[in-house]
Amino acid sequence: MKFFYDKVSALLQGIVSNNYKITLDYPVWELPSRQKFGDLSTAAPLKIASKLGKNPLEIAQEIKEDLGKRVSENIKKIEIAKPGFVNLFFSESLLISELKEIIKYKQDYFKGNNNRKVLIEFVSANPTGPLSIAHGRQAVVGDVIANLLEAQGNQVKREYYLNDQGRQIDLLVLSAKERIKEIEGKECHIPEGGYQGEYLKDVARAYLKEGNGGSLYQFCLCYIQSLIKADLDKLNISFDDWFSQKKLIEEKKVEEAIEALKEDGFVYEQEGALWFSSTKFSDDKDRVIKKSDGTLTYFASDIAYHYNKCRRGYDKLINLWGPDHHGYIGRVKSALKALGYKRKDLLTVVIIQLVSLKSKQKMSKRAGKLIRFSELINEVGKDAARFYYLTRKDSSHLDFDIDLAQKSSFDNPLYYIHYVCARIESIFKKANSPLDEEFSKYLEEPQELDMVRFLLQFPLCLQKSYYSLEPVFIIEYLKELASMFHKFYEKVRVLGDDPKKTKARLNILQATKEVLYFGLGILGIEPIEEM
RNA sequence: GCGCCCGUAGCUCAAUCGGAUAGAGCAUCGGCCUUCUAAGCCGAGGGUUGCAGGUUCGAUUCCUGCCGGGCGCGCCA
Repeated sequence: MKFFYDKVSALLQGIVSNNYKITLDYPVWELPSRQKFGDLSTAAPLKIASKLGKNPLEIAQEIKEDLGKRVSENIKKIEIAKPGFVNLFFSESLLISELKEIIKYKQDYFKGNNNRKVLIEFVSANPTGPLSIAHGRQAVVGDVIANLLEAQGNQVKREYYLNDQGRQIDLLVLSAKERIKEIEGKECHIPEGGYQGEYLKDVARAYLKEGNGGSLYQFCLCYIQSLIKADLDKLNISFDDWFSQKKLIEEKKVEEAIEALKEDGFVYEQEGALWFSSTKFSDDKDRVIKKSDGTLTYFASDIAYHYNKCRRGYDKLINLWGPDHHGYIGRVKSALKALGYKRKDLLTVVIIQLVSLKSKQKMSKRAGKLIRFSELINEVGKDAARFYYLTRKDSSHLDFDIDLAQKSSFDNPLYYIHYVCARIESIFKKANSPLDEEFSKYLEEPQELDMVRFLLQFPLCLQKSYYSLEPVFIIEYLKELASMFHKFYEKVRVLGDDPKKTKARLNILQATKEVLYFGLGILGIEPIEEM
């Protein structure tokens, strides 16, 4: 679909007054609070004026006259505002004809036509234990970003990078071994830096019962991977692929990548170790890829992993990492450039900030242990967990308020949104009159047109989220939409005495429902038909 | 010491590549149910945007320097 504002924008872009290029500042989806400034606004006169040393109001006047001549049938009025804005107000017929498009095309109205092959890698928590609440946030944000990418028409693969080799795994297996000893009544010493968690006792017990003397390493890995999968399943998140680091190493992909770097002269030896000269790109210092004891670093396999992603033909890579990895971005990007993948926006790393829990009952304080992600889900449920994980920007620390998420009252924004679904469904159940094509002239209340305006801005919200990879904007939009709907509901009675007006208003409800359901669909949250 | 994130109403947060009167929700106070679900709506109070400069028509936003908070700076993964 070509979005409404794209169409209008295209309409206006043909208009260049005396070679002034007009850029459109508004609308954005926050518009209702600024509605007096019009449906579209531009500060172009100010910018042009400062360049040319002219009076901005005179330039605004020129633009107004030029626009007025060319798009009069779709524009109700054009205003000039100090110190040099031009504000356009759309005609009602333009707004309503677009509302009809939403009702006609339904969910397809919001879909984009990008077509990139995108690989999004997220969570990728070490398989040494169940997920933490911070991983939960990465999981939800990653899943929603993937939904957004898909809705914009891209081919998306969700991938989990499984660090199934290395010291952490060794420590895990050693710790499990000690737990087995413990169960067998022998002395038990969890190694320095090992894993103390209760779940390892479960692993040990399960191994003794069903392990049949097989590889403890294999058993631990499978067991814990299934724990992680179960946690993700509670959020309704699944991955297309679990990419094994071990396999990468066994298949000599790391050596291959190092060879490729060597060929181009980006590798050197010093003090018995092998270094990648990442400072030749945009890193602070060079990085070791093979240690002096001959083993490879984690970074080396990460180079190979990203090399592999590119060779699989993806033209866009997105990684979601925790804030402890931010220092890592430069070296991975450097490696990709060194390997010949120079496209500037090839790799985007989204840093997801940490999560803390807030609750009056001190459920998180149990003997200083970290609260497990699965406990959180059990407390608040899938939809509330998904919703609240998305209420802050990726780059902001999130304080998860468990009490609020559990509340079924009006200060819980998810309930506020769900209440819209319930009210709409309830009206449709009682209405039983079909939608009418010829409703345009029966929409005249300000609340009705406000609803239409706001609904038409939803694609802008989607685009904003899409380009910034910030799902929070959809949350904010839906909260605003809910607020507008409840106002509309109070002021304008849908099922009234005038059947023409009723039909017209049912059209608004229908379009609201399409927007709401599409938005919730992206967020992975179920609508509720009855409350 | 260096890098990243953050600092906005009593609390939790918004504020569109720099835009117009810095907005919501909670909490507080006051109104609205014989009518589509009051889990809602309407109204009031509440601000020197951490501090000090700079850039310009215009700064919460950009730059510099401080103050305060979080995280990271390995031949760990």
